[in-house]
Amino acid sequence: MLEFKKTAPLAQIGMMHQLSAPHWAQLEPGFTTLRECTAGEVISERGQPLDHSLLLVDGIVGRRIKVGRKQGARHHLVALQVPGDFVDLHAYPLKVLDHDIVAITDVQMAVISHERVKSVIDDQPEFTRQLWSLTLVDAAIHRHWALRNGTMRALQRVANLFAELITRMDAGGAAVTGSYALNLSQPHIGDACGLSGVHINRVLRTLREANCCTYVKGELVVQDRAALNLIAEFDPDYLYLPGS
Amino acid sequence: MLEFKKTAPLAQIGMMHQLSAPHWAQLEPGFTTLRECTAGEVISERGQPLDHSLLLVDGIVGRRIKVGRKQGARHHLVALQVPGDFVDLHAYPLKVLDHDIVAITDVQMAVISHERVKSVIDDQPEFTRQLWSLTLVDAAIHRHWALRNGTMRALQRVANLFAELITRMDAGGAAVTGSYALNLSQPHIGDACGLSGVHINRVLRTLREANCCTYVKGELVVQDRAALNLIAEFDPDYLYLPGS
DNA sequence: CCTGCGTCTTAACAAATATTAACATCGAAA
DNA sequence: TTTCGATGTTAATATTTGTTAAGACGCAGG
Repeated sequence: MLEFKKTAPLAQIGMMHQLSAPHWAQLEPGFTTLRECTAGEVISERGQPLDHSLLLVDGIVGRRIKVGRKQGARHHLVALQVPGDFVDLHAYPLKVLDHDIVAITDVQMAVISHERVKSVIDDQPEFTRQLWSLTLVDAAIHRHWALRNGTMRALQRVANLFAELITRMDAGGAAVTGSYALNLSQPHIGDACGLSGVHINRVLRTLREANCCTYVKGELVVQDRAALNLIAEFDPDYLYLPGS
Repeated sequence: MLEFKKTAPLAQIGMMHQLSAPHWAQLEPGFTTLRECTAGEVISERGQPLDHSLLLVDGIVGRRIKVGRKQGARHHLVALQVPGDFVDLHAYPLKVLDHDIVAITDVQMAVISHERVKSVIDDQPEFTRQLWSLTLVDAAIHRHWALRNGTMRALQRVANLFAELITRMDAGGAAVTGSYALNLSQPHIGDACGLSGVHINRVLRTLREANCCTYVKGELVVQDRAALNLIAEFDPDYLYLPGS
C-alpha cells in the first residue's frame, strides 16, 4: 500500500455531489492520505476491523463474497463502485465488513479515519443523516442487483448492469461522451451478473450486432443509449439521484 | 388500516435485541399505535413520502419491486422481514422509498413517527450509529440475496433462503422448535429466488425426499438442520448476529 | 351437499444457460 | 524476437429451468 501526503484538495465528484458544499467543506480536510492499489489487490478483507473508510477517486472497485467452504469456493461480485463513491462508509457504524473489497482496476482512493468522521458529524444530526442516506443508496443498489439476478435473462441483465454503471459514472456531472472505461473482464461481468464468461461473450456479440453498444478491452462505447435503456428496462429511480 | 392505542409495552424481539436495554427503553414509548394489515395488502408504496417507520411484531412482510413498464410488468421480492425487524427504518434518512412494502401474511406492526425518532436520537450519536447499523444489516442481507440469485442453482437457493429465514426467526431467543410459519406460497418463494413456481415445487419435493425439510401449507418443518445448512452452504456471518 | 376458485402437483416439451474444449489474439517478459 | 499466460471467441453438447397444460386437493360460499 502506497500512501501519500495529500497535496491538493479533493474535488467533490460523483455521489459526493449529494452532500451540500458546507458539509463537504467539513469532510474534505479529513481525507489526509491517498491509497493506491493495483488491479486484483484486496483492499480490505472480510472480518477485519476497520478504523477508516475510503472514497474512490479513480478506477473501479468491487465487493466480493466467497461462497462455499475452502476448496471449490466460488467468488461473486455483489457490487461495483465507481469514482465518487464513498466505498466503505458503512464500515463506520458496522466496524467490520462481511465481504472483501477488491480493486478491479488500478485504483486511487482517499482515506479518512473513523475518528475524524466521528468528530465531524457527532454534533450534527442532519449531516449524520446525509451520510446515513449515502450508505442506504448502496443498499438500494444491492436490492436492484438482487432484482436483476432474480428476474432478468442474460441479455437484459448485462444491458441493465451497463445502464446502471454508466448512469452512475455520469452522475458526477462530467461531460457525457458515450465511452466508459469499465475495465471489467468478461468473467468479471459474469461474476456480477451470475452468468458464465462464455455466455457474456455471446451477449456482448448480440449487443454489438444490434448496434446498441460495443465492449472492447474494457471500454464500453454506447452507440444507442435509448436502445440500451430499452433492452435493460432501466429505471434509475433506485439510484436516488438528485432531481428525480 | 386499523390503528389501536397501545395498551401494553412492546417486547424487544428479534433484531431489536441488538439495541441495548437503555436505548430500547428510550425508543419503545415512541411506538404509539399498532397497525394491522391483511395478506396481500400494500403497506407503503414506492415514491410516497413517509413520516413514520414500522416495527414488525407479527407476520411476514416483503419488499417488492416492479420491473417493466405498465402491462407485462413482473414483480420481484427483494427482501422478507420477520418479526422483530425494523421494517422501514431506512425511510427515516431517505424520506422516500424506491420499492413497495407488502404484507405477505396478515401482519401486526408498531408505528413510530420520524419526528419521534429524531427527538430521541438527535443528541445521541452512539444511539444513532446503532440504528444506522440496523439499516446496514438489511443492506448486508440484500447483498446476500444478490449473491444467492447470482451464484446458486435452484435447490441451493431455496435451501439457503430457508436457512436464512429460520436463522433470523430464531434470533429473538425464542425456543427453537424446528417448525416455522413462513406462510409463503410457492410462487412467493419463486419470486424471492428468481425461479418459477413450478420449479419451486420440484425443489421442495427434492428437499422432502432427502429428509431435509418439509414445506406444507406455509409451514416449514426442518427434520435435519445440518443437512439444510450443508445444501445451502449457509454461513450466517452476514446477518451480524451478536456473538459471531 | 355441491360448486368454484385458488393452490399444489406432475408431466411433456421448449428455451436458456453451463460446461468443455479448441483455437485466436494480444501484450508482457525472457 | 520468441514464448508464455491471460483473455477473448466460437462451437458442440449437457444440464437446468421455464412454459404450458392438466388433474388433484382443499376450502369457502351458495
